[in-house]
This record gives sequence, structure tokens and C-alpha cells, in this order.
Amino acid sequence: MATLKDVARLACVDVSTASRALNNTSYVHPDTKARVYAAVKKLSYHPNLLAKGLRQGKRHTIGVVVPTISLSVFAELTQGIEIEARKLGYETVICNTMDDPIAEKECLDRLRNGFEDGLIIASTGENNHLLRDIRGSGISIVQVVRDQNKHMSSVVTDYHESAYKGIKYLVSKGCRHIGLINGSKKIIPYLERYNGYHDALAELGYEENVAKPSAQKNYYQDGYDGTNRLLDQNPNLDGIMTATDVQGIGVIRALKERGVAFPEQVKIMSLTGHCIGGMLETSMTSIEMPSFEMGQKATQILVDEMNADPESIQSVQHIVYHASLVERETT
Amino acid sequence: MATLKDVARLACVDVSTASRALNNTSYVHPDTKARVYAAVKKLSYHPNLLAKGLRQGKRHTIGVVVPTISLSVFAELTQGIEIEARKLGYETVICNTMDDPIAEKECLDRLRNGFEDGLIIASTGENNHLLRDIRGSGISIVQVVRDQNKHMSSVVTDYHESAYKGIKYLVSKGCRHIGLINGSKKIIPYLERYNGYHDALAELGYEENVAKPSAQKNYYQDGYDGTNRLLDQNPNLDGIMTATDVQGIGVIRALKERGVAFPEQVKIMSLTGHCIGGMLETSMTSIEMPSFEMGQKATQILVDEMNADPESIQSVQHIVYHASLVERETT
DNA sequence: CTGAAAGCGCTTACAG
DNA sequence: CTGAAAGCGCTTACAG
Repeated sequence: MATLKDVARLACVDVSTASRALNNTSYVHPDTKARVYAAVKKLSYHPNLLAKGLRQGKRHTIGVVVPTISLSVFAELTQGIEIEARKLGYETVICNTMDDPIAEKECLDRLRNGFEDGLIIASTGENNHLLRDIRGSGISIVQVVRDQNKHMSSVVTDYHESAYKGIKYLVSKGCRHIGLINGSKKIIPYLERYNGYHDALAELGYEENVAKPSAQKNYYQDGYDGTNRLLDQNPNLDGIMTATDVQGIGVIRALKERGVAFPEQVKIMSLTGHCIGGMLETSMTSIEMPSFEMGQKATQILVDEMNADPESIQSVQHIVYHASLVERETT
Repeated sequence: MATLKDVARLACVDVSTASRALNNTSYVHPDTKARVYAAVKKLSYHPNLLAKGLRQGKRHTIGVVVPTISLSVFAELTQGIEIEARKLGYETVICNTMDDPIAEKECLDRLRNGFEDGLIIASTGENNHLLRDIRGSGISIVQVVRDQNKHMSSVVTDYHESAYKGIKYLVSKGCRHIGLINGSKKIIPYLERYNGYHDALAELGYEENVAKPSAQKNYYQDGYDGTNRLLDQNPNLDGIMTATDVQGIGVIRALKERGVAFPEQVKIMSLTGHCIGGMLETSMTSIEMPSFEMGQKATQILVDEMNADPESIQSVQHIVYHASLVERETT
């Protein structure tokens, strides 16, 4: 690999001049510039981003910490981040935590030492202390999807509203006994979805039917098992609301196997949809959250924060998207 | 951020001694060591991986270049890579190319300059020259899913066999007019799937029904549009084989909308399945490829190559997995 | 307009 | 067993 030194030697200039020519950091005589460019081309020189990063105190990399990128809204989100980051000149380092706090801690330690300039995280909420530490050491952090910590910027959807509206919608379609398949209430979005569900039902005077969350971390199985449990408990169930669309896919499968007609006997809707809802054999009514866009937005906020004057007040931004109901065939 | 210098000062030793104490790179007196560790703890020192990387000429990072991580076999694959990489002490940098050669080139340039130690790529095959360049500059490369270039190691599945077996299977189920929904033949796996399809049909003396590949890069739409085109051309169609499972999902939807019963009138199978096939309302028969495992394997091979003596012959490994047929409800 | 020098934070021969 | 020095490849005040 050719270095800047090689380029400088070939162009008969000092490395500092070569550096200036390449970075347009101060005026360089056109002839000199031309010689430098020629040398770069001849040697097919590529600057060493590590050295650059070390010298400049930043490495143009952002770390992304998500539970999983497989079959979930986090895939689109991550893609939005990566594409926006590349546009802004950053690389994206990815970590999957599977929502395991230990794995999350590992990821965070590694990212911190790797000198990422910033972090985008959908956290478990169990490592808030570590996150605060990392932020204190000068690394910007933006939370996505989950705002587990009010002191850090976040890009989320209004989950309470989603669930509340979801119930109102299902009721308008005639449902009276609506089950909820959700996730761990330690994670804010699930908690808020439950609250929205609770508030809407309380207002209407209907009873709650909440599936006991399963221990495993498999959305599909959650939906499948949850449906069976809910129907065993309450055979009058006429609606099921799930937190994620893959849980909804599990519901569909369970209902089919039990011979329960949908949407005729039981209506189904999901509170976080991505594109898959519209592709199903029986397409699923969902409250869609703009995951790709949220990824882009989080990246922009992060980059802004990273470039902000460190002396200025650390301003924290909380962006809340409103998800939109997409009616399809399951309701 | 505390630096090694700060640690050394606090422990009253030279930075070189501090470095040796932390890296166990030569004997250090236990008392000294203890002082160094105490200082590390007190300052909550974290080594700067950038500086370390610059000095040692490697940065413990591998780059991953895939078309998309959303709704495809590449999500599981990438997850396999990331988890294995972390285990082996590497970070994972991700790039999505959307199978656009320009975007791919951008990613590769960036990864090269970023001094990644190695690359795992599912390439378009349009940047082979650049890849050779990168490899020449000392960065190890392993191809996954697609072996576009015989001179570089690869981890793939036997796609010809998959398609060939798929046809034999569909025929055993009574199909005589089998359509194929595939992708661009510039990409080896699609080409080989076509060849397997072709060879099996030729052997049996049946005619081919290949859907004209659509221009857009949307598996679902491919499957949906392809099905409509195939059925318009040949109303006798009684089987459809797709390259990917999301294409198969599009087929299901199109058949449902046309009122064609499956599997009764038309049987469906996909040649690359991941977990979603088993979760569908009508679960899909698929030839499953071990994507997660393939990601892990590719990472292991890459790390081996990176650690190999650079003087030794560059040995190239080609790993071929055999996909396994999983019978479900669409056949 | 360009060169010489210092330094980012670390590691590693070289002495002793 | 430990220190002093050089250097990884770059950038950036400081001169001139």
C-alpha cells in the first residue's frame, strides 16, 4: 500500500503539501496539485483512514446496536442508518444483542474502545449506566425505536397512541373481547403499548386479555403460543392485537390451525408493521412505523450532535413519529 | 478519555512498561503490574483501538458487503457473521449495495481505505477487478452465497443441485408444467439455478416456462408479477419454483388473487428458504440453505486467511453446502 | 505558496 | 525487569 509519503516523494513535494493538495485544506499551486494527483493515480494511493482518524480524533464511524436484524423492523431501520451514514461519509458498525444485556454490554465496550464517533442504539435499558459513561467520554448517542433513557436523544414512534387507536379501530369493527400479545414491559415501547391498550379498554369498560409473555425471544412463537393461550382462556375472543407484525404472523398461523376464521371470527392487527404485512396471503392490518426513515433521521441527529460545538449545551432531541393505520384483510 | 500516558504517570512507570503490563507481552514485576492495573481502573482507561491498529497494521474489523439485509437470507447470514466475528474479536462493518454495482464500488473503496483486515462479500460480480486489486493490497476476501470469482475463497450452496432436485420433487408430486421465477443470470446462483432447472426438464423432455425477470429489485414483486406473466402465457401451469422465499410469498399472493388453488392447482416451492417459509399461513415447501451457519463459516475462513503467514501460498477454499428440502403445505 | 516539526496513542526493538 | 527512542500514516499550527 502506497502512503502519502510515497506520493509526496513521487510528486517532489513535502508530505504536508501533498496532504493539503488532497484535502483542499489551503491553497496549493495548481501545477503542484496536478503533480500530486498524478502521483496518487500512478501509485493508486488510498489514504489510511486509521491514521487520519487518530490524528483528527475521529474515525467517521458510527456504531449501531440492535436486538436483531433478522425478520424485524430493525432490518429496515439499520438499512436506513447505513445508507444515510454512507451519504454523510460514515461507516456503520453493527452489533446484534438479541436483547441480552450481557451481549449488549460486550457490544458497547467494544464500540467504545473502537473509538466510534457516535452510537445509535435500541437498548434493553439494562445498561443505562454504561451508556451514560460512554456519553460522558464524548461519544454521541441517539436512541432509536426505544427511548429507555430520557437524557439522551431519541427517535421513536408514539406507541401509546398506536395501541390506543388500534383498540378504537378494532372496536369500531365490532370487537368486544380483544387480546394483546406484547413483549417485556421493561422495554418502553411494550410498556407504552400496554398502557395504550389498558387506557382504551378502561375508557370503554371492556375487560383485558393479555397473553402471558413467553420467555423465549421469538416473535413468531410469541404470537403463536399467545394466541393459543388467549383462546383457551377466553373462547369469546374476537380480536387480537400484537406488538409486532411477526407476532401477527404467528397469530394467523395459530388461528388457521385451530380452524378459527379470520377476520370473520377473530380480527387481527399489528402495532408495528413493516413491508411484510402487505405481502401476506391474508394481508395484515398494521400500524406502520416509518422504520427506514427513522433510521435516516437518527443518523442525521447523531451526525449533528457529533459535529456540534462540544462547549455548547448538550441539547437533547426527542423525535416522535406518528404511525399510520393501514387497513388490510385481517380486520 | 484517559490515555496510556495517564495510566503510566499514575502508576509511576514508563508507557512502554504500562503497555507491556496490559498486553502481557513480556515479563513485568507483579507489583508494577498491580500498580498499572490499579491506575487503569482508577482512570477507567480504555485503549484506543485506532492507535493500536495503526501501530500494529491491523484494526480487527471485517467488512461485510451484501445486497440487502432486509427480508432476505442475508439478514441471517449477516447475523451469523457478526456473532462469530465478535467471538473471534472482530468488529463488523456493514454495507448494503442493493445489487447496484456503483453502490458496491463505493462500499468497497470505503472499506479498503478504512483498513479493514478482511472482507466478506456477496457481490454483483461487476467489480471483480476492484476486488482483485483490494486482495492484492493485502486484504483477505471471502465470498458468500455467490462465488462470482473462482480465485477467491467462497462459501456457497450447490444451487444447480437445489434446482435440479426441486424439479424432480415437483414432478414426483405430479407437476408437468413448471414455471421458474429467478433473478439476473449475471449472478452465479441464479444462473446455476436456471441450469439445474433446464437440465432436469431437458432430461424429462418437459418444456420450460421462465418468467422474464423484472427490472426492479424487489423479490416480492418479482414473484407476484412473474406469476401473473407465467399464468397468462401458460394456463396449464401446475407448479412454480422460485429462487427465493420472498418471491414465493409473492407467488402465493398472486395465486390467491387470481383464485387459483394451491397446492391443488399449482404447487409452489422456493429454492432458498430461511425461517419465514415455515411461518406462513400456508407454509411453503423450500430448499433451506443454512444461512446463519454459512455466515459463521465464512467468518472463520476469513480469519484463518487473515492470520495465515503472508509468505505461504494463498490457499483458496471453496465450501459448498448442500441445501435440504423441507416439505410443507404448498406442494 | 510550501517546508520542517510536532504530535495523535500506541507498540516494539534496543539497551541496560 | 524497565526506560528511552523510534515510528505507524497522517494533519496542522508555525515559519518563511
